[in-house]
Amino acid sequence: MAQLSRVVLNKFDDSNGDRRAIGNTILRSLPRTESARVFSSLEFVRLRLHQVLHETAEVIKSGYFLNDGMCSVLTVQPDGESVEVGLIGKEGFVGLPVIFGFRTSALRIITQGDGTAYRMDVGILQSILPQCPALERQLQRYSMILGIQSTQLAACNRLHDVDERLARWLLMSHERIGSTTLPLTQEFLAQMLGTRRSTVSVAASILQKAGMISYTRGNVTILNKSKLEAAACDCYQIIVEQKTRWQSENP
Amino acid sequence: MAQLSRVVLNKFDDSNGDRRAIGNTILRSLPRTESARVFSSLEFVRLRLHQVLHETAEVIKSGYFLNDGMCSVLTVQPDGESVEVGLIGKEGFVGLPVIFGFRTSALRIITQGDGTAYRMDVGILQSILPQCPALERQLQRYSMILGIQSTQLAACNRLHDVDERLARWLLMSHERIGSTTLPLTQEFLAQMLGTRRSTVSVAASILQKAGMISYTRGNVTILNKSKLEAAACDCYQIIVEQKTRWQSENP
DNA sequence: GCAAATGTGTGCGATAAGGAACATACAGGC
DNA sequence: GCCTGTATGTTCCTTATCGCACACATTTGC
Repeated sequence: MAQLSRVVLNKFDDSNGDRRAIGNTILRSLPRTESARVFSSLEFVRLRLHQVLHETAEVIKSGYFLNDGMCSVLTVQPDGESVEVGLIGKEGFVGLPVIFGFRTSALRIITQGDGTAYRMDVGILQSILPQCPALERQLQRYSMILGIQSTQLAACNRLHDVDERLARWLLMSHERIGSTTLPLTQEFLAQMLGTRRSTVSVAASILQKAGMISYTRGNVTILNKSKLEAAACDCYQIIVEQKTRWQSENP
Repeated sequence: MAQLSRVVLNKFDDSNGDRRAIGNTILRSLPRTESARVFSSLEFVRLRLHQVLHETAEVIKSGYFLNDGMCSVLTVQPDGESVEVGLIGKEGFVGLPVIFGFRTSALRIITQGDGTAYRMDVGILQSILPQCPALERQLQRYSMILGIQSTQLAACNRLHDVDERLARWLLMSHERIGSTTLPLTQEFLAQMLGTRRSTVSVAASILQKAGMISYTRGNVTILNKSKLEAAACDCYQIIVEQKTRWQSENP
């Protein structure tokens, strides 16, 4: 792995001369036989807060191997209401429909916080996939894992109360962002949880009064992770376990 | 297609001598180059009401190309509560994790009403997939379509009222079953909708009093489809449209 | 510094659904 | 026919959330 990283670093000297490590686990897992071809088609990009990578019903132009930071996968209703149905971090890829030959995205993919990614043009991706079976397999498997995650989130969103779901959401975000301070507004959280802003406000004050989080304008800080885990529904634990179990379940 | 069917029929004379038509659209779409190999590995099976084809966390032994009837895809929580996150009919396949190299099912797949399917042993499926690229592609694409459907259902289950969801559910079932009479108990519907039986009872009486359905012990009959469509949330229409749009969106 | 936009806390009546209980209705076995 | 288990209709109280409103705080642009 160390050697792979070194190869990669050499390939990603950018114009400023600084070197970037590969964070994306799919890219890191590629065998040497494929990495050269793949890496030469990637472009390093910075992602800013709340950037829409893919929009519902729009044609997908690029795929993104996330390196740092995270994205939310949202189902958007005609009336504008939305619900989060997935979280993508550096273990994942944005643009899955493309690898199955679809052109448009059914979902909105939006960044949470700043981050970085390796972007690949869809045309190039489609042309190199047949020659990169390991990459293709990894992407397909990730597609299934993300699908499983979305069904668990679906059940959670249906069955559990807002404060439990809020705690779960903060933990899942924390896990992917790395930081204990998350750039979030209540309005935004309401869109993630599929509820009203005022409901989020109530749920957040419960967590705040219990000393689990502190809340300032547009920022949430996790103060006590273990208490927050106790307040979250079991879904948090289930999703964490599923992720590891499925990633290790090899052919 | 007519010719293909004839080939198929010859292969599926069963011991009783009666001939069966292929209803599964994935099987019907296969080119002649693959159909012989695939069909020779299939076994015709009858499915009975509420048969569990795959259970959460259990190893998948067989895949099922549904021919007739339908299945529900359920997320089951540790406490036994469940929510339906997908519907599979003759357009689909049961056993998707296998085609990506996973061994276990994260979800429960249960039949709704009696039906028939072509069953294939997992070992055989895995061994013939590399030689049947058209089949593999079809299954992969179906996996994505089912994933999209599940996200739409997730949003619906979060955002809409029980009576709207019940109407939607009945319509979606009707569409796949073909019959206007559906074998359903309220307890069962509650598990599908992720709610209580008494809540289903109330919602069902609303629809019944409005003349949309009639309800007897374990059976629901759709009396007025267009009124039921008006009572359902938009999700019904959205899912129907998505299905056709995505199936037609070719590489 | 001020105005405007944005984010947050809070309250309150209305409503959907939870959660539990009980009576009734029907079906199948005997 | 009768008994028993299962399915359903209904009621009542509680709770979570909606839907809306408004005040207040903070940031941003000018």
